[in-house]
Amino acid sequence: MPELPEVETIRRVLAEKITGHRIVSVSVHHPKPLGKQSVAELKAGLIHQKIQGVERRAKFLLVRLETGALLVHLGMTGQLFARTRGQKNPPGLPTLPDKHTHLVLELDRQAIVFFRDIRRFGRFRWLAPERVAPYLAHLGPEPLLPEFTVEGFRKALVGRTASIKALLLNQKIVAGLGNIYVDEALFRAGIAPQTKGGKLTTKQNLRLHGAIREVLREAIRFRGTTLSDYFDPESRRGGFQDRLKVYGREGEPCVTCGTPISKGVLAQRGTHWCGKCQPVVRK
DNA sequence: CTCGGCCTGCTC
DNA sequence: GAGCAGGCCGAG
Repeated sequence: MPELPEVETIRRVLAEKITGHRIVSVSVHHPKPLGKQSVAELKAGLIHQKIQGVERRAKFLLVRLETGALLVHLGMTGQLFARTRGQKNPPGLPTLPDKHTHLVLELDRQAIVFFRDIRRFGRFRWLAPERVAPYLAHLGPEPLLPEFTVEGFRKALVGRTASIKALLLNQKIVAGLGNIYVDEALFRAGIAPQTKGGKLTTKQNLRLHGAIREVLREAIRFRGTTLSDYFDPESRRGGFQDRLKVYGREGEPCVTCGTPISKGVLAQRGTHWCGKCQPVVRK
């Protein structure tokens, strides 16, 4: 569910609310998100630790501790909520903790953090200091940092026969895009999602690089996209859903040319595009 | 590189 | 009951 803009929004809100607090108690209600880590190891890593800050790498969140970090990935339906003890539950949202709440962190000064994940595709675990970098080493460049260059992007696509849609979902090529923002970036760049990665022209490559950065920046500015499950740690919805140009707009007129938006399946994911603004070119 | 699997809940 | 959903991983 959450892609880079949503995770970045969560990071900002969470950092503001929990930095400087100390973890007082840890309770795990479902061990699946821990993977191979034991509940005991998680608890030992977190307990009594003071939170130094919250960072993001691709769609991962890193809650930095005095020693090591709590790593969180939200998968499709993961949510993080920061509340104060006794805080009234926002209307329309479940009372926490509910049956989908898998981790509860009680902090000092009455703060509480809940990790909730209906489908349980998400994960959380404690990482020792020396394991943080290796854990994230498989990820490609951060699209909003200077390390994401046009030249590097071009090289990553050379000779690739998979569709550009599949390649943009690959976190090793560029880190942080998901199904929504891939479709939106390809629309903005005027490139059909079916295009083979290695077939992009120099010009398309440049446009796509720019479009990726632009759509992500804009989506962060609007605090992400809420289709159904996404809420920030203060239970607020995002605002970018009203600005999507192709995602979820099958059959509706293209904002540029009026042609009905197409939908198909590519890289096993629902894919949306404008057949006229994103012509399939072969070269 | 592509596919199936992991999960639950919602909409046909 | 089937199909679909914002992600990722491992198998072949």
